[in-house]
Amino acid sequence: MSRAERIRILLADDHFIVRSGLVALIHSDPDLAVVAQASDGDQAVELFLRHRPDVALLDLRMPGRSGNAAIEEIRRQCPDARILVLTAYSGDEDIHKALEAGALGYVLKSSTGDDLLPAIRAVAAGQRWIPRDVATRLAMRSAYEELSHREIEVLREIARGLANKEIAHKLAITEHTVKDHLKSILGKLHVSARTEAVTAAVQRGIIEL
Amino acid sequence: MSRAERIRILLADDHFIVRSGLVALIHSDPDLAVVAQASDGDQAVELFLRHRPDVALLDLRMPGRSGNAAIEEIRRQCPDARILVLTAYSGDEDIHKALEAGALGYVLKSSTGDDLLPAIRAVAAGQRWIPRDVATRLAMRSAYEELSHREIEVLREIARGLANKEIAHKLAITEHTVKDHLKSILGKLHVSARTEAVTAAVQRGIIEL
DNA sequence: CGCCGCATCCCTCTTTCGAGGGAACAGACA
DNA sequence: TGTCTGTTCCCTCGAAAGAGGGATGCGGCG
Repeated sequence: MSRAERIRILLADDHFIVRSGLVALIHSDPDLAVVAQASDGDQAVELFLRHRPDVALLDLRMPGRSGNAAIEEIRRQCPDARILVLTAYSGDEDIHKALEAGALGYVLKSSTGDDLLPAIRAVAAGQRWIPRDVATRLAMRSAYEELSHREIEVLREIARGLANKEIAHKLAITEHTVKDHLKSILGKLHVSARTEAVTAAVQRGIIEL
Repeated sequence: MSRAERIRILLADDHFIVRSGLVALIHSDPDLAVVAQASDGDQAVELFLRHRPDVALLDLRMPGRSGNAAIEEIRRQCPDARILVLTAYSGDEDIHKALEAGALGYVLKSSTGDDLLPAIRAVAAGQRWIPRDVATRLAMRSAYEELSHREIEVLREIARGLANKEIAHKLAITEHTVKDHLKSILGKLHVSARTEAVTAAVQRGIIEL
């Protein structure tokens, strides 16, 4: 990419209004140009591969294929892809997963142009861009152990209000095992009751309702 | 308001990007003009009273005074105020409260210009504007009894993971009473376990995490 | 005035939770 | 190879939850 050329941007957000705002904001800078817009994850992947933009600006919460799945797919097909995540804050889990999947930067939807435009330029240049407060929160996050797949599965059923016995039946394991998973969950999340485990997990973005 | 004059609009949303999108969208229609922008509830009230716009376009989720509180205050000081709520869907409780507080219309943030501009015109003309699917959901909602103030208070503590005994101590009532409230909560929400009560209440917007 | 909803209190009873142990086996990893 | 983690199973036991009753004041509303 030559310095003289404009930075070509792909937008992906399911809200038309947000896309409009981004277009207005980005076009206020003559060095930047929006070359494509997607309204869901699948479209984002497709348009990325077709246009090969310098930066992809992705929301994580989208219908169809989630933002994170889209990031993984794009990076799989195009390992050099430069992706900047733009989303409303909703727990650290999503952010962490997005960065793990290969996103280079992260900005909050509450950002103004003064925050967003430098982030776009930085990511277009291949640099990382993480706001300081987000970076520190992610560092703190590592204090919590990650839940295993099975534990998350159990937690999801707990959130739905099922008793241990019902969960046991549904997952085809004994009630004892369900209790053991619950013990692990409570320990890892540093909580003492199943209800608290659910709210803590929702707040951290581990499960959704 | 004369028909020949432009419809004067107040925007209130905490996301700069969303405000930009709305401005771009609204200015694409020569009959509409944004006369003021607020980024929180208090500012929305202040700017409404100063500019007396024909329509106020408010988000419900805002820092400081909530969108609903802002609606109430505006309607208290100016009963003719025409307010259109624009928000991401997050349970029916907020929508219901907003309409009760005096909002004339409601549109989802996922709307396109084709949905939003007619809504603005309708509300500016003093007409109600509720999408059909929202209206039917609100009608269904009445099948659920409303929780009393005390019950919501108890439910909030349950969500935080407190045991009945702890809740009793915190609210200065006996554990028996807590259980009685819980019984009412379970009955009204049509659920059978405290954990399920929490998730159901969160989904309906009765409590937040 | 009586009725109803709310909040408060009390009881018993069975089931479920959650903490405390121990143990087996598979796969990953050094 | 040994070790570690995840998953599964097992046990006991006290505390908590939830269903079932009944009862008292207090306020609003017809």
